[in-house]
Amino acid sequence: MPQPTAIPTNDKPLARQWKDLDRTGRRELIVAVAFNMLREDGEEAVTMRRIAGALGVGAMTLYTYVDGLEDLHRRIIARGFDIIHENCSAACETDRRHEHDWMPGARSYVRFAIENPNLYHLMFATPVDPDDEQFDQIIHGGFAGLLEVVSEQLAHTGLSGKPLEVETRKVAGRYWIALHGLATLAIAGRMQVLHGTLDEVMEHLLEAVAPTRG
Amino acid sequence: MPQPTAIPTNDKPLARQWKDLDRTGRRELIVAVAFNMLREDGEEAVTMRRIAGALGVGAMTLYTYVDGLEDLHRRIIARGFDIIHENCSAACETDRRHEHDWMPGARSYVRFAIENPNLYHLMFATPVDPDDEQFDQIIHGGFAGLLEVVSEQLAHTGLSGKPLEVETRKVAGRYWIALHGLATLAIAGRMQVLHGTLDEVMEHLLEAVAPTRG
DNA sequence: CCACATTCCCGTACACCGTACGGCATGCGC
DNA sequence: GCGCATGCCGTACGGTGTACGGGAATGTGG
Repeated sequence: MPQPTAIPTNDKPLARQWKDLDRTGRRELIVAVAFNMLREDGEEAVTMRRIAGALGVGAMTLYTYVDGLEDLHRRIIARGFDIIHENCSAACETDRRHEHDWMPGARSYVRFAIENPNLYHLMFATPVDPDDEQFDQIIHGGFAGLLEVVSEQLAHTGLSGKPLEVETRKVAGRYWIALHGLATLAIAGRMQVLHGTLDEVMEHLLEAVAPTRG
Repeated sequence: MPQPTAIPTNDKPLARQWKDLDRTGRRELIVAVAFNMLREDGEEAVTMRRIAGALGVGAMTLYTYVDGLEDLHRRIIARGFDIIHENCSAACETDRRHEHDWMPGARSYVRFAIENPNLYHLMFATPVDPDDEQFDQIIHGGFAGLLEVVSEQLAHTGLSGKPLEVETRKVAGRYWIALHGLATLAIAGRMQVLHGTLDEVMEHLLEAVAPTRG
């Protein structure tokens, strides 16, 4: 598996294809380039000038399609939620088919975070501005989607009732809080303090946080 | 309680006292100013020029006492660990005296994070450079200290054996991972997705993660 | 008391950042 | 052919961290 997590890479033409794209196409190309820069070179490398340079375009041109750097960040975050949601859905699906085990889904989530630390950090550590309704919706939607996946997982493993029941949502919430804590610590390189491998710690954590295991 | 978390504020003289301080005293003053700027104005407000301005000193002077901005960040982080450690120790102490309840200690930890979001974020999201031995030691020491507090708490509440036993450390680890997940989500304003108040969510989380409750 | 060495301080400058402004070139309706 | 609208982006401004080197002050040997 050369590409561990399913993140689309469409790096063939890049600057070549700029000309024959319409407005939204160009915007998406900009976001895609910024997205890859973030994953590969870190957040502080995502620069208007660098993106423009990679696209063979003047820096100010980007402002025709995107409303500044913050807007670009929001779009990257939205894209990240789509991908992590897709990843986890797939992993949970295989969970369901095999045995009623939480580990594959959880492992997929944490793996995504570890393999895309800059993206994950941007997604979950960027504070929400309460006034920014659009951004709030992106975040809220992304989170709700993740919780949905966990809730469905809970329901399908027979550990809870219907996905929308209150108790199920609560369990899903704490399950995901725990995974998020583990993910952020792993990203920041703080896992060495805890004894044992990542898998061991994760297993021990899920034992406590998920109702029962099979 | 005007000052909710015990963070020292020594803002009386500031620039006045610069002159009659020795080398290490000046360095500590610089760190203290930067520390307060971080807490009050956010990370991107912590600027060499701004710190120097607040101290009535040229920007380049700071480099005589501190090895650049990253070094300053490290020193702030170290200070943050001292404070959070002290806070949680105190809270856990009162836990022990009253009843065997996890909540006060946990609440104190999360409250610290929520009231000092910029500081907490800097402390726990700054990635460790494996080559930087000094910084690694700061982080490692800070974490170990926190785990120690939790382990002692576990031992004193009679929920586990001696603090240093493997099982105790594992429980302390997962307890603290969960709290950290909760704290980071609360900081980033992502709690609205989960239904219920912070206290409810925290209680539900600790119920799962802490062995038993009294 | 003077001349020199050492230490501290910091003004200037450079490379980078996000982006406001305004001019240019192109295409389209008439 | 002309006038106008639109997309593109060069230039410039105010910010950042910090390398460099000069100046001031302080200590030190004669």
